Amino acid sequence: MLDIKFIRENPDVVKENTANKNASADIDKIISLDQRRREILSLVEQQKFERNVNSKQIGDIKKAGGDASQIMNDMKVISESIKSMDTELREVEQKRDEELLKIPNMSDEVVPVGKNETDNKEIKSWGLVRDSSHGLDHIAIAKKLGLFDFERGAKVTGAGFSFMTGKGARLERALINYFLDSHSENGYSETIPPFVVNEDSMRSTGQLPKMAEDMYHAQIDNLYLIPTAEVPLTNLHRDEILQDSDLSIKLCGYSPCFRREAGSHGKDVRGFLRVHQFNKVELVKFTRPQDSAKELQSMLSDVEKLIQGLGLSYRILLLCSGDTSFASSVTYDFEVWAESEKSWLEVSSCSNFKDFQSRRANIRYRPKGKVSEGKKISPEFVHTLNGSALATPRILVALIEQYFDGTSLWIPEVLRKYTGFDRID
RNA sequence: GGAAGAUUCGCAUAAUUGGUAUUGCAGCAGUCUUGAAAACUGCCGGGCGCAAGCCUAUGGGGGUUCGAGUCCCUCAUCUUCCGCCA
Repeated sequence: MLDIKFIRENPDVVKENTANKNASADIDKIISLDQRRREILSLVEQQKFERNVNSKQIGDIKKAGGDASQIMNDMKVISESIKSMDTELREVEQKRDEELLKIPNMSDEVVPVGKNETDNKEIKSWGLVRDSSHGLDHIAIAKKLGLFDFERGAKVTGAGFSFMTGKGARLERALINYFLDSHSENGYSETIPPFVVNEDSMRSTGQLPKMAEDMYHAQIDNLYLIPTAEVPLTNLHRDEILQDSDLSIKLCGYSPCFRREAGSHGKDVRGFLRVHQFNKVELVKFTRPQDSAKELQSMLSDVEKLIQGLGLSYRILLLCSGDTSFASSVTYDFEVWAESEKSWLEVSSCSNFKDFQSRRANIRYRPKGKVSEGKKISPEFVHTLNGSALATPRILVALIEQYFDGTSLWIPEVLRKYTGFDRID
């Protein structure tokens, strides 16, 4: 959510940014609703002041044993008026916020303006982009080696769910351990969040109302299965005021992720390219505003080290305005090269949301600073960042295709202490 | 699932028959000091305002009332007990 004050003062900038992000929102409507809101607010506050003064007077009169019925009658009228104005105020606020939630975050100045993924800017690539020597894709290899069982996954649950079996399951667990251990070394605090969350949490990170169709929903308890650990991790500090000394907070968390992928049937559905349940380790940071740019860079290098450790070829993209998500100000994607698929697969997305999520989730901190002449320091919104580090399915696809030599799947060195074996055959 | 009790600032606490949220600790800024501690001064729930000041706030939502921490309804969470299940 953007600051209403900022919108009021820079309507044209907001309009242009909204268009560049392929979104639409009625900025003028918001401004006029906000103006109306402030008019009502000042009127109703005057009346409340009057009510408070008179109520106090009534108390004093009664305490002195006098008759206050005249004032009390007058007050009834004012109270009614306050009640109806409060109702109107709430209606106007609701309409304003409804529209306000449609405005995307302001793009960072480094973000190139563009329509879609073809306008993204490659800022780095590493490793060889080559074709596979064996010609088998990850599905064929996995079948041959018995790593996964897609058919029985479909029987037990449905399409898009699979069993990981034997050494395949072990490999999956090794990846997760490798990710988590690396993050702990880099100063992230390990967290295992709840895998289901309530409606408020989904709302504050922005999954609701827009993405309702894409989530699994347990109706009896009105709880949602998380599509990413970003949701519980960011909500961890919802409605809190943090201390300056607490920041930056760096969290890493493992969770399974559940996505209905409504409307995406027929697109990348083969094997592990697009599934309804997968494992991911997520990074989340809460920072002071002045630190967030630097923290995004360090997050990128934390993710990069993981991929390099696995020996996969990758590239880093700076997303253009049209491809950057609604809530993000600036996003970098990591893509790894899959030899048999002959394509780049997105394995991580690191974003700086600045104060967009924190305003919505009401996460603030108390800045350290000079207190001059008894003026208190107002809390400010923190900046939030998150990044996948990493999601396992597409890492597995690239890894299986690259490390298979025709008979054996060789395990990257960094994983061997977790798997306990050096190859699968 | 049922019963009883509880929820007030980061922590701890006070608030007559309903009369407008107290105090302590911690914290922050400053004075003093070579530096620190102590002591002292100011701030210390949130919002608006250049300011004076105003509004708001006692777990969430609603109600009664001129006025609600206090009375009523409802939901959430915690504690204890009972029941059920593993």
